[in-house]
Formats: sequence, structure tokens, C-alpha cells
Amino acid sequence: MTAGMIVEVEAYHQDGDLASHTSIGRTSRNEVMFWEGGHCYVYFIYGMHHCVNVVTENSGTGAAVLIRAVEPLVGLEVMQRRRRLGSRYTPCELTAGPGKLCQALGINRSLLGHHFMTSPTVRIERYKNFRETSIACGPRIGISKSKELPWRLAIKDHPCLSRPI
DNA sequence: CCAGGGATCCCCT
DNA sequence: GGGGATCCCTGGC
Repeated sequence: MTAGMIVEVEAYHQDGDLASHTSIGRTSRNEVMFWEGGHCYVYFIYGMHHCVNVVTENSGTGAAVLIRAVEPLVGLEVMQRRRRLGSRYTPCELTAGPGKLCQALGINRSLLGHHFMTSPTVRIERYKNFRETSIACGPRIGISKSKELPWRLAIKDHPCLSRPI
């Protein structure tokens, strides 16, 4: 088993967000983003990487939160093998980035459409509470449209962020 | 240390 | 037929 604490996310929404996969309407690719909140939306990008999202909102609304960084907590040796890192690495390198964390946690499209509360292979549960003042927000990364939306959220100054916020 | 480019596949136009 | 919610390695300073 591998596990970690989510430390950085980005929100995507059908309404007024041209960077969202759902901004073009419902297609076979983005279908799961229109399901009930709590489902797992995984997509493959740049020919080599997976990204994992938690669907949000009610059924019929195309919205999700992309998980961008995790602090690794359980199964670090497994993560190291999956990431194909040598012996010199810092724990955060395992999971500080949306593609990296999918590789480290073994997430691929076989999990597409699973539910994070009921799936036998992937789950999200409450771990810690953070004050609102310890959360930072800023522009999302790697997009060209709707850049202005401050929908990247992260734990302030956490060492495992994909980039400082 | 940083900027640039290649890898490589799926889905939409 | 082409772009993309990325990553890693290279080359130049």
C-alpha cells in the first residue's frame, strides 16, 4: 500500500473556466467529470503521464479538483521503484507534481470512474485539519486559458508543493 | 542553476 | 491532424 497527504490541488469547473475539460460540453473523454461528486477522473496527457482528479458538485455539473502534490507517508520504497528514482532522492520528489504522484501511487485509467469512498483500490479520507490562514491560493499551472482564476490551493510553505505558491 | 525541447498517446476538430 | 491540467534530461552559463 502507498499513501500520502494531499497538499496541493487545482479546481476546474464547467462554468466560466475555459481550461476545464468540461468547458466544451459533455464528451466521452470528460464523461466522468459530470458524475456525482466523489468519483475519480483520471486522464492521460502528453503521451506519458496520468493526472488524477476528484469529481465535485452534483451529477450533471462538470467540475473536479486536480490533485497536484502529495506528501508521501506510507510505502516510500514502493513509490521509489515506481518512479524509477535512484538512491539519491528526497521524499517530496516522489509525489510533488500531478504526473509524479500518479506514478508513485500507481494511479492509471483503470481507476477512472471509481468512487473515492467505496473503491477497493483507491480512497481519500480525512487526515488533518488546517486553518484557513494556512492555505494559500494562486493561479493554476500549465494552462493557457482562464489563467486569471486563482483556483490553485496549497498548504502554505509545504515542502512537497509542485512549485512554490 | 535555468531554459528549452523531446517523448508519445488520446481525444476532439 | 494537432494540441495538451507533464516530466526529465541536456546544454550553456
